[in-house]
Amino acid sequence: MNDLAAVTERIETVFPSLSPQLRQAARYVLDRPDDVALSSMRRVAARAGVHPSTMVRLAQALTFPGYTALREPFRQYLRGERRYAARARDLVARGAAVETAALLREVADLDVENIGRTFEALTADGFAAAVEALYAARRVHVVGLRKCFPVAHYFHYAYRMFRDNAVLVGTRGGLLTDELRTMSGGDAMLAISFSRYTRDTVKAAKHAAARGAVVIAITDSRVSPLATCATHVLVAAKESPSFFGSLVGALSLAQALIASLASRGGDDTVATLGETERHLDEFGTYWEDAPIREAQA
Amino acid sequence: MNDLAAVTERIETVFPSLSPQLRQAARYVLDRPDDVALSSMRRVAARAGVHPSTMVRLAQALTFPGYTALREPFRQYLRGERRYAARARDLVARGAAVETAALLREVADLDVENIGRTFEALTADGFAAAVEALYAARRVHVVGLRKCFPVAHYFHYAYRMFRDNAVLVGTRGGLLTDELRTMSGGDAMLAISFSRYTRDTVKAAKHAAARGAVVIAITDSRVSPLATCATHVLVAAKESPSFFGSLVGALSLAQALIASLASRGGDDTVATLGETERHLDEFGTYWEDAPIREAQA
DNA sequence: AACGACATGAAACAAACGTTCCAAACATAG
DNA sequence: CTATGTTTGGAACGTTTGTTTCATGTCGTT
Repeated sequence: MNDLAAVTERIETVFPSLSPQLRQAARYVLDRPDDVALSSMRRVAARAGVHPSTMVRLAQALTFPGYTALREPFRQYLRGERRYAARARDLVARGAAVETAALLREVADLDVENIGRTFEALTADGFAAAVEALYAARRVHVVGLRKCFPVAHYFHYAYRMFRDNAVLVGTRGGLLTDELRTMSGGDAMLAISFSRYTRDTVKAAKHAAARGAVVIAITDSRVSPLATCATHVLVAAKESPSFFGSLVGALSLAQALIASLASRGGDDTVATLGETERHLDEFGTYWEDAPIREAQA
Repeated sequence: MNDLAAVTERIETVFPSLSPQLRQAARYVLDRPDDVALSSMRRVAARAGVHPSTMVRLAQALTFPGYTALREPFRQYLRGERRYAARARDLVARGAAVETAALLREVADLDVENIGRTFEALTADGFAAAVEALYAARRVHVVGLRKCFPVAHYFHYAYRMFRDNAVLVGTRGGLLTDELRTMSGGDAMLAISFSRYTRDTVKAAKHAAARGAVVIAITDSRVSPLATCATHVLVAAKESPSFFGSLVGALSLAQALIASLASRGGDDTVATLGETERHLDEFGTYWEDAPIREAQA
């Protein structure tokens, strides 16, 4: 409960009981919170027209141990006020599971942050341009190997439910170059790769770019080897407590691409999706619940 | 024209001509601009995994006189950022992209909620028990078909990096029953399936349960056909604006399982991971950065 | 007028800061 | 192999930081 709102409220409460100098300091702090967050105490004091000591005294008057502590909430706020609060907080654990609970909390927090950061780094225009490129492409090649394969597979599978011009590269057991031989100008490639970039993915993307295809990259940095040869770059955050980067950001991006492509397609998409579903039903793909029977106690 | 955009652009331009350490520093700076603005250089350097001097060198490589000068635009950015739009940030869009922006916001919000709900529904004890079951198993069979395949593939791939007793079911082209014939008491199965449950996945899980194996299910409800035959049930939220449920919750769960299993394994895991990495390196799996070249004006 | 209580500013402090310099480690070319 | 030029980390530098200490100033009370 040490957020900015709590601090400003506390200042307002205490204000009447403050000395003139302290009031002047307090007033400035309320007035220019970003200055408090970003400048040194001495500078803030100077701008507030107050002696440095006064700032420390103000902090102590607010029951902070010192000015450094007072400033912290202001910095946290500027950091993005932790827009998305993870809700895995109330994981209660007994005995041996306390470590597990801590890990779970960390995973949840980081993945929430990953999604936040991923979509923050996005511009709607850039994303829309990537969607447009995919939509206009004659064929869409999807490349994602090793740990990025799940993302590639998801995209390909979902895409195939409403359009049939996608190719998932790298699953046929052959060399990538063989599968990419037919690429040309009107095509697009969605390439997915993260740090310790898989060589073949990068090579495939470079090949596609050389062939004149539009390359859309989902990667972890604007300066990744994949980004340098891509037309559209989508950066996904991948923070993780384990040895393996989190794929959640990348997957969420891929899902957004699919959602956007589907809505872009309009009624045709809806019709195709209906057909696909009916088709799967006919082949008995899905589980059917057993007939109703007495529920057991 | 010394704003953040200009600086990041400059970084991207110069990036190829930087040394490995400088690249790592540059990458972090691009990644976490708020951190640059709000933390001290030494802290930023530490978090970037780089020597303090390197940060100064990076600044100089960007033609700044020193790190202090490099940091200034980052601070200015954070000031201006907050003054105008509190939180709408970059997702403001012009013309045609305005719908896209709305969709992106929705996707981001829902996926954040998915993770929150997924981990909220978890008990640390239940999760720890599932981990224990996987850890103790003689062999681990992983089943996930269709849209759930990415999650299954992720788990199998990550698991294989530190243990070798996992089998990814359903990729060999044959019938599932063939692949599951050898299952028995000491085994475990991780089964993943969501509404419109794929018939084969459910059948596989039931088969495993009948054989006396421990079944861990990642599914969307405590009363899904998968849950009814599973020993441990992990429920994932899957809200999504599109026709396709979101896999983010399920994936995050799978990642948590991997993280937990890896830490459970202790030093052995660390050793195996090191070996695996070395092995992959030797085979030239990963992309190696191009040698440093002159940055273009 | 004299006192005590409090507010204020100056000066001094250690700690942390950004920065510089140097030597080892590394790679590259002859 | 040596010679040469980078790249890197360590140690020290002078500054600036937040903080503390103390002397001075101000006010209301008796």
